[in-house]
Amino acid sequence: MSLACASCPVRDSAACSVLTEEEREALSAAGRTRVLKRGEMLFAAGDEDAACATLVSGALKVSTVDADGNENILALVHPAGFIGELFAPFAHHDVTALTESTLCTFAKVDIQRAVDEYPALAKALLRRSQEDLHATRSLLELTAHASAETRLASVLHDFGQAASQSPCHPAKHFDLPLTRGELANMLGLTIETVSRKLGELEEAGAILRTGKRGIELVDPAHLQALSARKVV
Amino acid sequence: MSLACASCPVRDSAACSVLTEEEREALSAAGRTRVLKRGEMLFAAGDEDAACATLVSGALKVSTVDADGNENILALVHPAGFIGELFAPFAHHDVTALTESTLCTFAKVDIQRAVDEYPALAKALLRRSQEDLHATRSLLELTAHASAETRLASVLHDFGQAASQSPCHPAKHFDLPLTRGELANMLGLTIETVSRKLGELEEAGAILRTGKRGIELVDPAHLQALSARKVV
DNA sequence: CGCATACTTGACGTCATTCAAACCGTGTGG
DNA sequence: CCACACGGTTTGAATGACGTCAAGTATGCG
Repeated sequence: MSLACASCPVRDSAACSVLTEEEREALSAAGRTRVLKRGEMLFAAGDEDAACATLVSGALKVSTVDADGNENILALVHPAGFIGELFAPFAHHDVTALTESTLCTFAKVDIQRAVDEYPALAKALLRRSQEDLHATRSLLELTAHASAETRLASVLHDFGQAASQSPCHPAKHFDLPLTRGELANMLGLTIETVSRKLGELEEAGAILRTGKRGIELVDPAHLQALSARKVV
Repeated sequence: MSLACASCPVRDSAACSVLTEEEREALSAAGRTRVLKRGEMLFAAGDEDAACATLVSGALKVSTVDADGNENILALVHPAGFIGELFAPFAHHDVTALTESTLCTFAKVDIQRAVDEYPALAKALLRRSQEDLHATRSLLELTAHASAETRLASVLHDFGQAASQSPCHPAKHFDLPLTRGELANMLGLTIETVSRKLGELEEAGAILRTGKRGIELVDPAHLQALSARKVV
């Protein structure tokens, strides 16, 4: 299946948006769109021919499994995000779909060639990489020094922002893309702690849980206040 | 003071190593070397005109201070490392010298121009950025899921590697570039816990503390075994 | 010599984990 | 249609690892 850049929802925000029409067309000839169902992997740690990809819709997680077989979620990927370690001989992490996701995939060599051929693409990928770095450091700051309650409040606030169209106000209602277990894992907590703290946040009137995954932000300001609070 | 690329100790490993002699010379004309003493900052979070730099020798820390004034160390920078957020209008983090450090600094605009002019530089910076991302994710994995003992063992092991010339064997003896407080902060622990766990590692015969900062790796295999161990 | 700064050590408290059991929505088969 | 099993989730009680508070010990500098 060939790529349909013309109707691509992230055509103006993905890395390839910096290319000219012609360049984009040439690149798209090398790629193919792919749909992953929840739980399907784009590639696994250790894969030598790990693909590169731009996420068009859905959500992915980046994770490792440690020596004892425990998963370890390191990052989430949102639409327009780019996945791919261009300079590593093999993938360091697993990349898995959290929800049904459509991607625009490329063989690593094709992206490497494109980076050499289109300097603007290299610059765009550099920008994305620095944004990823910043996001990872924010999560690091959270897990290293914040209380369980703060970690949850912060992540809920972020999800609200991500689910919203407008950058200023978070969406009032959204579905968590993660199970409790995944949420706990990503924040360095346990399922039980996540469940309890969500209960407390609901108790306090900050949020409302609807069904398993639904979250309503009743008092975003309260969440934001908690996010800002350090661990005592 | 102008740059002395010819005798630069990281001339073959820093980002600028991908440039031709001529290009490098042109770039060096825009930069200047700078020496920071321990505690001096290259720039602070919020600075609009934050410099970019390649670290020539010494060590830096990347940190934030949260709403309550607590420092939060997010990363270390080793020689040949590159510092600079090319696409952010202002710096997100503080960058401070841990030891006396010499850097090769550039105005942000000059690096931006160089990135546009020399595609190889953009590619080199992309590579460094992805390496930084990987390092940050490793630290995230550590702080999110590992016990205090494992965090310390892992970081000691890493410091041993960094202090060594050969990539296969760690240095047997080195000085910590961080105070106990900085070490604790970076690992999401307290000074007391770090001190205690170091004591236990010494007790167990894995390391030997000499003076305040000196560390001798008596049993690197023991450290490595601990590093691999998950939090139960 | 004396103060400052960093580090170590101990006693105690707390927050998150662990272990265990119950709950709930969903799909399956009788 | 109901019984039942199963994955994800919630809730409770007890444990434990790390944090907090508070002394006490180097090490270095004026």
